[in-house]
Amino acid sequence: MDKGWVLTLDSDPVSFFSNKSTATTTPATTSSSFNLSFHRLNRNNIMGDSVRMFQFPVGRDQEHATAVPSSPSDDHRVAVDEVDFFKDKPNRVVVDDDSKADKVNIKKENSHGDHRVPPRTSLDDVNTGLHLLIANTGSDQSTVDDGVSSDIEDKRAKNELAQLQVELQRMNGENQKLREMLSQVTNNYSALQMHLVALMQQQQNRVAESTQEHEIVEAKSQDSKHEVIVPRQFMDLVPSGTAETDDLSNSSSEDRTRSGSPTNIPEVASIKSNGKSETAQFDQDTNSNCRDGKRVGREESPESESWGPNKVQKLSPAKGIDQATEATMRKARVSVRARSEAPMITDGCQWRKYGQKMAKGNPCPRAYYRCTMAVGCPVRKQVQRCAEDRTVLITTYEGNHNHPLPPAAMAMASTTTAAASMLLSGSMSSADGIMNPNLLARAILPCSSSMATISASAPFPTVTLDLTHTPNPLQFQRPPTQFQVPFPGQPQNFGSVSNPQLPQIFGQALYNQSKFSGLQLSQDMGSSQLTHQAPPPQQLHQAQHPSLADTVTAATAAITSDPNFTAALAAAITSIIGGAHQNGNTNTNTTNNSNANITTSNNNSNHKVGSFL
DNA sequence: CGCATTTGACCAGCGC
DNA sequence: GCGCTGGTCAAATGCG
Repeated sequence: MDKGWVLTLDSDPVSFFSNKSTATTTPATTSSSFNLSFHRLNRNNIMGDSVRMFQFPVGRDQEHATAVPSSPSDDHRVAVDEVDFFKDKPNRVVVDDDSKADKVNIKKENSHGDHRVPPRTSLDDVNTGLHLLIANTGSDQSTVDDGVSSDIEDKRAKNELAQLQVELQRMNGENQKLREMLSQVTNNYSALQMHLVALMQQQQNRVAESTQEHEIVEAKSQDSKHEVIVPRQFMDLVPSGTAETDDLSNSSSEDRTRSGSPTNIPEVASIKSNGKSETAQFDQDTNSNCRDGKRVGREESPESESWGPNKVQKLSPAKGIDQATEATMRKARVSVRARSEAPMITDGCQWRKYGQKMAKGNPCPRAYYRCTMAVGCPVRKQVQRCAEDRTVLITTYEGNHNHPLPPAAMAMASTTTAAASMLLSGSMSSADGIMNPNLLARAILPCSSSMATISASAPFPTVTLDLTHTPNPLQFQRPPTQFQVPFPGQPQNFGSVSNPQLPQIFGQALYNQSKFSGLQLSQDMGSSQLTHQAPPPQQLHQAQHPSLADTVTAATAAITSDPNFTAALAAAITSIIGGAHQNGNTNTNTTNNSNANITTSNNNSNHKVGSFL
């Protein structure tokens, strides 16, 4: 709620004040200003006005949100108790006067209701939300300060509540719109993908004269060079990567097909090159489980056991991932390098330290953590400081959460999951390394230009997001005590973000951007996130005037923050990558300016496959 | 007392 | 086969 208000307040201070001052005589300037002022009015009204007022606004707001012009009659109603409106004025006595003025404003706005809000596109709504969010605080305070009489307070509370409800409804509406858009996009994508596959298949048939329906990928790889020689490991991994959203049917190994079944060590054994180790791993885990079922975050075995039967995964994006998939997914790692004085970054998840080792060549010990948010969650992470630069904290994530995540953790989890999926998929299609990395990097951090390194070096393919690189250092200078997460060239929210924890930064960005889109306010975002990640107003300040590119990027990030979308995204990217693999095409159309250099390495030899700005 | 952390021991993979 | 290293286990310990 606060957000919403914040948003509204922020919208356009200037216009607001102007309205206020010129209340009666000055017509609202722009639609946007109108909008803002309107919201503000509502809010203010809340304070001084009776509930009835709000009833009206509510409906209106929604309509408003939907770009439905209001009828004059409505305007009329609004005019009714607008008195307290700007009660924010210091003098209580004066309230009436102010109220008059405010009333006038309200009337104006309402009366202008017809034109006050031109039909808006969803994007417009989004923008509005963003702005609103940002600017709010200052004005908000001013208004709030005044409440003197309990009566008025009560009314205010009611009004505010009503207002919030209105806002909530509006947000829901927007959210729904966006969801629809998303689903539509997804559908379109699917259609296109299918079409593409069909075309490719036809082409394959023509060229090779052999129809390999399923094997399109292989055919593709054959067409392109052998360079593709991909470690079996990765080949196997690929399915797993896609497994999150896609059917396992694609998997090369039959073993994988068995999804959802309880722990199956034999499945694990099916894993290729690493099969041995994995098998051993699982065996060990299993044994350990048998040994002590006490521990919470045990190994995969327990989880798998719990997963299979319980289908806990239903909540996780990796629904239906079988043990093998899990194992493979677990291999994929996402490493985040960021400057931090803190011993560990806070990513919204609960971690339990289960080990610490001195790594070779690094005086700093490496700490091992496992996710304890759910029993059997396979996600683990390693935290270690960079030997060269102790200020750099390297956090390596491994595995996918098998449980619902709090909003605060969603961003990082989504990031790691998507990265892992893409990495696995990308590894398979090494032929088009350039493209995959791009997709990967951009998908991971659509808004950032941080360094993204894909390392397929054994034993585990790893995506490294190097947030310590600062192409534009000036933009990201921060106190050493703070978590430094330079998102070079990051035009949007990141630029101003100073959250202490890196993961939160991810989340923050997504969160802010999501706000931008107005999606999460009502539904997706839990209160925890709201409180947890809500940045200081000043931090958001820079985001007040996002450019179009920023807007697009922000929207992308916001969408990405949606768990559902994450799954879709993973599938989409995986498919794209797979398709690219087949095509050898590069499919990069994201909006961000990325400085990320992407490197891939196989067999411990790194070679830069592509870079982009 | 329960939980989380610490820390030495154990295991497996890999290179020589 | 041996040693090194990474990763994990689990008893011991500390903390609230």
